[in-house]
Amino acid sequence: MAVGGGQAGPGGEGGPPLSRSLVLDAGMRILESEGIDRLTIRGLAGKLGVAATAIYWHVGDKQALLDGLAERVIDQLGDVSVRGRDPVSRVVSIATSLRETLLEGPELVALVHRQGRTAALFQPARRLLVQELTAAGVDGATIALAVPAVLNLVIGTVLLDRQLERQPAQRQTPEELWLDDGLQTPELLRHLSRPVDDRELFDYTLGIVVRAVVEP
Amino acid sequence: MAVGGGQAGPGGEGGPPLSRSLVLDAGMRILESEGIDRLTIRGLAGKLGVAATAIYWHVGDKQALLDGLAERVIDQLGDVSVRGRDPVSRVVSIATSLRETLLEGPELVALVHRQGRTAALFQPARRLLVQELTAAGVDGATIALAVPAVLNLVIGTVLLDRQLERQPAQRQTPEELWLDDGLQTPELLRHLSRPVDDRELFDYTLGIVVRAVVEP
DNA sequence: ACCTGAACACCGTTCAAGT
DNA sequence: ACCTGAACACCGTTCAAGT
Repeated sequence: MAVGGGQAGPGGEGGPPLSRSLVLDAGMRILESEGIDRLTIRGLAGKLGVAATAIYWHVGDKQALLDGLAERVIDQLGDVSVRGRDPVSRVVSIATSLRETLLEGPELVALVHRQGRTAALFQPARRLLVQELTAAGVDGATIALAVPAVLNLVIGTVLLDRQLERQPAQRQTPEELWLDDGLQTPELLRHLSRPVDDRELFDYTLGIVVRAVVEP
Repeated sequence: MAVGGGQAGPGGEGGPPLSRSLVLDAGMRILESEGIDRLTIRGLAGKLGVAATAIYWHVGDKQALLDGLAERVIDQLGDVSVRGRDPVSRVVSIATSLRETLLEGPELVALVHRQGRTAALFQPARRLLVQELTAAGVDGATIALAVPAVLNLVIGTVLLDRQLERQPAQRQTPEELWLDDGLQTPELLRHLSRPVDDRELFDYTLGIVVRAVVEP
């Protein structure tokens, strides 16, 4: 029943021998393409041409697998860029680039969140924010509050964004939501009915917070 | 093998006949006490003294069960109170009371979020916020941005709070996190090392946003 | 050291069958 | 109308056994 090669590695495909790193690679691919619900030990093993128990040898049980994948996401998605000259626009650029990176892989962010590693994911951005606010002359007590405030903003909008994507369909039209209130003017109703642009909302709130911190 | 009563209802316990409402009641109890991972159709049926397939008759499959439970949470956790005289403190009180209600059942909030019903959960608060900001003379375009900004703040801090609870232990002490940066003063390091109080952080950010909206 | 196969204890779900 | 039991196709995990 054995394939001819003898040492040809698992699955008869002749690739390199299985390793923790290769298992995590394959897990990452499943995670991105099929989502976390479809990431199973057995399916992962199948894709690698190996018995399910081989996974246990290289990475441990499912919890350890998810931890390993979260660690990869942290290394891969944590990087942020800084642009601009004045402190306000530099801080804004950090938060914006972090948000955009995270929005590229909402499934990956959800995994990190589930594993309780969000703090680690944010650490590079946190460092940069502290650096910029220090350079801008903001005092320590304010920095200690302002940095998590900005990061909260990012995670909040990213998690909600993900939600809106999955929401299959509006159950009520925006107008219906407000109709029976009575006290709204037509002008207000018009504004409330237009769906809010997520990017615009983020920029709006971020601008308020950063300006309040840097230019008190 | 049958119990003596004949029409004594399922499970031989003699209670009222099974209904959709009773199934959801039991599901709610499991959800709050054991968490969403332990909420299974079979376990639920077992607790009701009934075959697993009976659940399907009354509420449908697992997706329908979770939807039904989310709807209950929305009805039960959506209510908010308004306090204070001036517009700023009234708006702040709405956001604060919503946050505190949600923090009482983080598992329940997580379920609503998973089912994509966060918007419905927030609807009562949204209504009140629009009402208060209108009374405060804020224009429609600003209201349309400010209301979701405040709600984003709430959901962001609630979801992160939940995260911190589950995080088993700090992997690094706060000091270690910053040690190799060099550019921090001891005073800044002291502020960064103290863990941020969630409530203080929320009040801080909320205050900034609400004041910027109401007193521009 | 690395991997397989069988086995166990769970899931959700369907369906024919009972009353 | 309401409920059961058996069955199917999945899970994660353990463990003895192979090379």
